[in-house]
Amino acid sequence: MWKPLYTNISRHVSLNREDEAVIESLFRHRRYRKKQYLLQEGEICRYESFIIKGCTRTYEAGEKGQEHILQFGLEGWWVGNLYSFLSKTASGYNIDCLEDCEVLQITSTDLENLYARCPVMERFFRIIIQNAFIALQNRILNTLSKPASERYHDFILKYPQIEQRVPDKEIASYLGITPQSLSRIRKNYRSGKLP
Amino acid sequence: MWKPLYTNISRHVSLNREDEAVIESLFRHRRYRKKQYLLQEGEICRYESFIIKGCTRTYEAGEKGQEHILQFGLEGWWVGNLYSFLSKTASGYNIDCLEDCEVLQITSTDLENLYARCPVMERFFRIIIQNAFIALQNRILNTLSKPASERYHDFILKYPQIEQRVPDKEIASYLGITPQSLSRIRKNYRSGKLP
DNA sequence: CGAAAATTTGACATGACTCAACTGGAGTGG
DNA sequence: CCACTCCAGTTGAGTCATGTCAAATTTTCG
Repeated sequence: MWKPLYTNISRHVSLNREDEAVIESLFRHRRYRKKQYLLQEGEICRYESFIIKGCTRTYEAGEKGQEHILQFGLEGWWVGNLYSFLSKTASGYNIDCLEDCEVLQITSTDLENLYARCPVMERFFRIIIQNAFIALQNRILNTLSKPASERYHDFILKYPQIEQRVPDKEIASYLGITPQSLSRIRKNYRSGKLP
Repeated sequence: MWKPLYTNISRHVSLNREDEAVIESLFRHRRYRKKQYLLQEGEICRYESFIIKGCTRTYEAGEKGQEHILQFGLEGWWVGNLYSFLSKTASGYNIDCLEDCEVLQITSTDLENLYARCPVMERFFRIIIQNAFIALQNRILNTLSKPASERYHDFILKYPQIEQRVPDKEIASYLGITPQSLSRIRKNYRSGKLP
């Protein structure tokens, strides 16, 4: 159960046996069913979650039923609403499961605890957030500079696993276009022309 | 000269005299002229810069001369290309000055040094990046869910100082629209209708 | 199997882009 | 100080990408 988390952490910092003991005392294991919320708009985000198994979506719900996907989550990713988690204010968006999920969760109090007892984890989370930040910058530049068709092709190249597992309409939402537009882009693609 | 930096840092963590001494030994002060590059595409980003005075833009140059602005920088902001800085790879974008600037800079080696000698600074940068990350998430949601006119109004509400100091065409580039479109949005706005 | 959801398609509307021309102010040199 | 240039900003006309609405079709799943 702890293996995937340690693998993830060891990519950036080294843990010793005591660190692992602390981690095992502060994270809790939890399962969620497909469609179940990890976090619902209006709630305070109580946990940052590390995905061991399954697939999540983080999205904002518009007035007219539109959903805007901020992020997908797969095995080895961290999900949560950092702002709500840190400031203890109501979350402006939802996180739910596109598949049955298994996660490891930590509360903000325990995370502070973890930083105090394993300073190396402060570094770990700085690096994780740094990488997420860099990825978001690239996503913004993409959105600014490329047409939808190109953003879609970039997406399937970058996240082939996601393209396999989530419905097209979710991907359309992530790209900021309608499912109809995505369908037309795919049609053009299949018929040879890539524009 | 060090005052603005300390003010910025103290918003998140506490510094003692020794920390300040270390900081003063690791950062260097530097001036740049209007239009001068802090970082040019293809170079490795050698410094993270804290702006004491002036205004910068961080942007990617497209093939046909378009420029896509990722970020503005004003007094009290940090600018640099984090990815290039950390990975020591060529930067994909430029940073230059919209006004004469004064900055405090640190190299990546010295930043590692700083983390080692003042562990509290590791926490400080984690928090800074966390906040930047959260701001970017909001920007993405805005881009996905709102038309250009609304993004423009949000922008002038959120960054009135920037709207005062930078030309409209730069703001258009930040919003991902053409200067012509922005001009029309402003025209509608002045004539009473906000659409 | 049958209902619900996802995807596709068509017809039409619209927001934003491109290209081009015009305006007005800032800076420069005679 | 004036004439000139340069560049940001504005405006108009036509085009294109994407959205909207509605319906047909396929897939998923109980």
